[in-house]
Amino acid sequence: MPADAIPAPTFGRVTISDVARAAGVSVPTVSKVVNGRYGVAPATLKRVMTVVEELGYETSLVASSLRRQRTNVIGILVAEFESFSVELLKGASAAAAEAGYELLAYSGLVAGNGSVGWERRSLSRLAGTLIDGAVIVTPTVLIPTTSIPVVAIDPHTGQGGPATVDSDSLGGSRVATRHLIELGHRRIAHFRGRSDLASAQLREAGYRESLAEAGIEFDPTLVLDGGYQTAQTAAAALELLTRADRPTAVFAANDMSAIGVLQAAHELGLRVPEDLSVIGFDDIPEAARATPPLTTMAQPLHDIGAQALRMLIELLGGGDVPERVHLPAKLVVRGSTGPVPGQ
Amino acid sequence: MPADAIPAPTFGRVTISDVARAAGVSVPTVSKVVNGRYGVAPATLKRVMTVVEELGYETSLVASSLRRQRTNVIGILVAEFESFSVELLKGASAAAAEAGYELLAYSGLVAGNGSVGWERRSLSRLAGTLIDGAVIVTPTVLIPTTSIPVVAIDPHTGQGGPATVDSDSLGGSRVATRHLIELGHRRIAHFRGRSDLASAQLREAGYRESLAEAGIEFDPTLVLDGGYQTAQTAAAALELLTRADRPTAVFAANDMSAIGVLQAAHELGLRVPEDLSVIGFDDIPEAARATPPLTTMAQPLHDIGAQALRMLIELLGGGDVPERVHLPAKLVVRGSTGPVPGQ
DNA sequence: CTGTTAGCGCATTCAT
DNA sequence: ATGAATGCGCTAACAG
Repeated sequence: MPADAIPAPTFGRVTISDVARAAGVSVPTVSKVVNGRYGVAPATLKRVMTVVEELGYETSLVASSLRRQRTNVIGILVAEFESFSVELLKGASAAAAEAGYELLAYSGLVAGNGSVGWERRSLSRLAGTLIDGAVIVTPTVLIPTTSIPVVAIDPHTGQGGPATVDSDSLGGSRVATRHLIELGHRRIAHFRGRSDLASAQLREAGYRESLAEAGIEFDPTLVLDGGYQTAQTAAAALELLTRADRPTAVFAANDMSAIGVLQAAHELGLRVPEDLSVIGFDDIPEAARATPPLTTMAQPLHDIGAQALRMLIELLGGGDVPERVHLPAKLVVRGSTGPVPGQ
Repeated sequence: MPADAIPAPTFGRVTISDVARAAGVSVPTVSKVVNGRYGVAPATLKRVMTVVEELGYETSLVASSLRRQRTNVIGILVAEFESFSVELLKGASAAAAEAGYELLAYSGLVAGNGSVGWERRSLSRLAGTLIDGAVIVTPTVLIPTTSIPVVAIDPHTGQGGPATVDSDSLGGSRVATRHLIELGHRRIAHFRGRSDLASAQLREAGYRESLAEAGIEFDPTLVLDGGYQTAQTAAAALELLTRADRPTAVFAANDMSAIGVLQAAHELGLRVPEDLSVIGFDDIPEAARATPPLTTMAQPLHDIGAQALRMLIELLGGGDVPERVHLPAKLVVRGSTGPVPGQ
């Protein structure tokens, strides 16, 4: 470490004027150097570069974004960083790095109430200045026409709105239900997801279609709300599984719910899959780690994240993208499903 | 949808002046209303609020952060969103939500070369304005004294610098190596991690200590560089495992490396754990999904992320925090380790 | 109670 | 080739 290398800046962050002062030039000159604009004498250029190096100056994303139109930063807006959103993030990160974009994942404060509208708030706070475009994960309300391109992942129900990417919830849930039917189950319960998301409605529809296809009469008392959440599902499952006519199998709308069912079964002393088969949807990391490992419909979460990002980049370049992209879901059989008890 | 509800704003983002114009007041007045300051007539307040609602206005994070000193946003700086960083993120997110902070996870562009210095660049770009404090994940260079509080997770080697959180790499690697020794192994190889990270050096040290403790002579040809990466480790393992005197067990410095060893073994037709035992470190989600499921030293990644965030919040409040926090690592035995062949 | 003035850090005219 | 002036959206301090 050199003895007296760096003339300590005022204190705190090094700003462009610190550099200008130290190099004996004006602020605009430094700006030109840093941004590689023409019109700077070689000697000046070199001197400024040296000072920039010494002081460790980097342009403030905030300040420059306020002036410039593009920041080269893409935003991913989530309600919360949990298993699902974070898997998408990994895929998006790879795609962003490949395309030379920086990634800013943002989780705003969810308002006390039903957390509805977080996506609008987050988008408003970041759009127009900080980020060039946004990927929004499971938006629950209609995204208003915005100043920046937006791609949604697994969005709310309803048409219109931005381009979306998701997996084939309808087909996937048909396969999931059929898997249980093929194991001999006929009393199959379903835990619905969040009713404000299209995926939840499609998964229930697929469940009903597969039942119908197999000639199994639909029993409305076997369909309960799980809200895509472990705790809520566990509570409801406790009640369901103590009924005299309890089901022999459960199709949960996502893995978090399925894990809730597993918890309830464990609490009641029911063995899975001997006494009860359980299948989920998503294949988040927790699915493989559950006891027993969860059979589930795997969504290609990495690919979905990457695809959404690539579409956004296409939009940023002025290109066109398909309105709806559905990626296939795949059955992954693990240890939580088996033949009907007593067969 | 009401017919002619909203007077379309100029176009693009709705700014504070759009609101001011529509409400017939000055810009600062809107600012006061939005920020809940006193000194606004009830009638004006109501009118402004209505317009804000109609136009869907939200203050720009960028602009307000430039003026204000605190943004209520905490930054998490990572080189890339991958399994490790993303697990930390989940824990941090929970802690942030609990404390009422918003989270901004940022992955800048890694410079072409060795990606050294990304943390300094990211920090400079965000600090001072956008974020109140930062958690930096596996920084590889010394973080200069900055204007904002910083906590590092699993940092580079060397002293000084910000407060850090990590898990007990030394003790953990002792346990890992001992596990292999107890299974009867004596020829145990080690894949080192990135030499610029303290955790990698400690893991190698623990390995050597456990060997010494068991009276096993240290063989330098059994220690190779894996760089914490799957591909690099797989390539090196291919060579190692075709030697005549190949080891019967491998301790990889992290799970990504261990998975590389698994790949190489598979490619060579070696059965795990019958022909070769493999143990990793971290317990990222991929560990449980590997074939066979990977025995590993589990780091409490959620807790580490949450702990770092809580320490940062303490610092933001002007409090003191310990210089170094080590959380325990725990042996998780899965299917990739077994007794020595032929015992 | 409200509007005017100033300035956060930077990039962009336009002069010189 | 360089510097002075201007404004991005917003808020703090003051003036009216």
